[in-house]
Amino acid sequence: MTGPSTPLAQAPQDPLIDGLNPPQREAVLTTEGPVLMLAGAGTGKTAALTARLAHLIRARLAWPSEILCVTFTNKAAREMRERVGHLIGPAVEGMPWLGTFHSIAAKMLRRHAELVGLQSNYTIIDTDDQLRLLKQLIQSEGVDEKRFPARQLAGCLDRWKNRGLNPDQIDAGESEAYANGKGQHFYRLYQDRLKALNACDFGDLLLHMVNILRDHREVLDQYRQRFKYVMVDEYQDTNQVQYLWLRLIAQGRQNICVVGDDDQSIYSWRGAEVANILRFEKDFAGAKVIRLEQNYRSTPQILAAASGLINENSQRLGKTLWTERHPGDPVRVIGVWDGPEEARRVGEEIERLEREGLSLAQVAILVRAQYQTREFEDRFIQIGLNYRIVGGFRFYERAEIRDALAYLRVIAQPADDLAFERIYNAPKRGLGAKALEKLHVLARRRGIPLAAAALEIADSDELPARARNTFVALMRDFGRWRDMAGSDNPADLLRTVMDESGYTDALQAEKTAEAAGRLENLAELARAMEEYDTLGDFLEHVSLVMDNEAADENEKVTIMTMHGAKGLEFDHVFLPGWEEGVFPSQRSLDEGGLASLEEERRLAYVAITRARRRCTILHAANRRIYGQWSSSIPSRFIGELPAEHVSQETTMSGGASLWRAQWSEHSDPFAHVAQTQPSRTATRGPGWQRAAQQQFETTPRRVAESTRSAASFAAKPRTDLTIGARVFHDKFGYGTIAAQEGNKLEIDFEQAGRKRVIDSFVKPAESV
DNA sequence: ATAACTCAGGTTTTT
DNA sequence: CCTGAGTTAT
Repeated sequence: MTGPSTPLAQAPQDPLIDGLNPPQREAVLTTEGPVLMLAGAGTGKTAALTARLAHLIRARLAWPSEILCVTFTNKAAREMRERVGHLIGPAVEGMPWLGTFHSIAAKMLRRHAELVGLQSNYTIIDTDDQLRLLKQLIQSEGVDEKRFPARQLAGCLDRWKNRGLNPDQIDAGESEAYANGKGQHFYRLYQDRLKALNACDFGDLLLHMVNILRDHREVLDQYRQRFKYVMVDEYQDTNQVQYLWLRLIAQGRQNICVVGDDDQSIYSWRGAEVANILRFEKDFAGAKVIRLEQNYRSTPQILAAASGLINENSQRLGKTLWTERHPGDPVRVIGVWDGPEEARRVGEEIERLEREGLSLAQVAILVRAQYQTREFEDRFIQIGLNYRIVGGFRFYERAEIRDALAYLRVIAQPADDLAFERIYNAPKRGLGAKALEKLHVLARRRGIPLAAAALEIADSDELPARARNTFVALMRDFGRWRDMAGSDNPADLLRTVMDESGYTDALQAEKTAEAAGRLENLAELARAMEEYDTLGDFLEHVSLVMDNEAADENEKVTIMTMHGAKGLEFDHVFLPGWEEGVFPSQRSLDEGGLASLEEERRLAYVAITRARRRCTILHAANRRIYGQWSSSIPSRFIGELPAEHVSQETTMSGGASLWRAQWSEHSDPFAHVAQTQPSRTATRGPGWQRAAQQQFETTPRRVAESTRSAASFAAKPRTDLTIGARVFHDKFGYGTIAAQEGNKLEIDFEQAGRKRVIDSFVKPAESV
């Protein structure tokens, strides 16, 4: 592949190749045959993948439309499109097959929907719809939803679909996973119901396509013919069904290039199988394995600490990362007394960085679980430090957005009962549960969708005349909107629907800040629709592609989970909560044993390698979890960091007894807790007890500072805050104190409603 | 049909 | 401890 006539010959001045190191270059130029790119953290894997894609197109080895390039997230797909665009210009526009597994599968499925009993305008339902549907099925089968929650069933279905299993492939043992062996039965029912609704869930997108490719040779050949090259990002995250799908397509030409890092596999709990990357060489004989090991991100100290840690894992393909950067600072490990002190300490460190002129956008706090973000949020509000919490609600998960989409879905696809159920009485039209019930009966008897039944019920003597008329009027509206959908653009259609349905009026009538926000969201939805030509285009985009990128990343500290941080990097990274039970997570350990521990360790590896310049790990000796105080010992991962690359800020001496002695004499932070909670460990799982029995290994050096933190426990009511006083809160705005209990206040906020807050978070309104 | 109540459950999350 | 869902009371 490196002869004079190949593109390598033109390399010297080639911006596409010049910036790459030798292994990256090899990955780019090895276009034929299977390639496994093992790319460690920060080794420029995206650069290599992007360059390879650009190279294929530029060297005329394939047209853009002949390359299948799959990512996991929309963000990754977008970034790749953008970067390829920089390299080869607008030709990237013609890359219809660059996208996520789901969006590409959905696109294929539209073309072959009839082969699995769907129409090409099928609806993609989300987990919310799925859950509602399952609840209906569970109820109609007379199964107690309390004992066998729909969530559990949804979990089973998800796992089965991830593994590529169809209903008839569920054996008795698997079937046991739900309602004493009814798992398979419900899987069948659910699939039948989806088909009747002309709908499928996320898992179906891939499963249907695998079934189609497996059962219809001509379809498979068509895709094998089309895709001259296949590329896959984050291959360690692929699940079974994604793997089957890829293998079916790629085994024709064998030109498949996958990129991944087994050490960064942190999603096995949602079906990802590291085994896929481990057996790649077996499935694709003669695969060339290329290791990217030069790290461009972190300092040697950070890299060494992370490498030492991940070395504790047994199941690895093995890589040795190296870097040419300056040594930098060792990883800092800081022991603190409790959670609040941890937040204070991190806040202080960040303020210092800020004073040194560092941008807050380059600082991140990465936590194991979402609940840990709260203590930082509380603290940062108090000291006025700008932060943003990534994760949580998405735009299209909000109620008003889902309502609007439900209207559009009924317009686009009258058989979509789930959407109909959502909006038949939103806004309130005086139709209640009994009206829906009658409608269901009629629909089932006639074998028609709810929307059709709503029309027919007019001719029956079911329901009061008023309800029947309401249904008819609603269906007349829908008829009109459906006509519009053909001619008008989707954005205008939405605005019309929201106005004519009375939805907008209902929100305006509320006159609350919240309602105003909802109206604003709807306006934004309409704006987002402007760029789509058809309603169908938009609906697919919304269910698969729309995410709410937090727009402003300026001068704010980022607080997010370690999972969420994969693929990102920051100059300074803070990793709080490194305690047994928190990280590694007790729950994870209880459920998955050693395999889970290794996954937690990979997560630790991912977390540390996010840092470019400095990484600070914290652990607290005491933490309150679910309202219970509990002492904790440092995470085993701290002990696994190579000592020569770590600086400890708490000294190891004295042990727990000394620490306890310091405390029990004066202000026991548990004193007020102990009254109501006689046994601190009583509700803890076995792991917690185990952890609690072990001795502290660290003792704080600065006892004075710890004292200050504990002092906050013994809260004294403030005298300047009395009931009826007008106050200001950084997060909730202005409000009036409604009740006071110790240092806790109940405040009626003008915008946010009634909240309970700690008095130190508010100040008298006149002082603002 | 809203408000007050009880009760379980409480990692990680994309699509 | 706190939140959300589901249920009951007004």
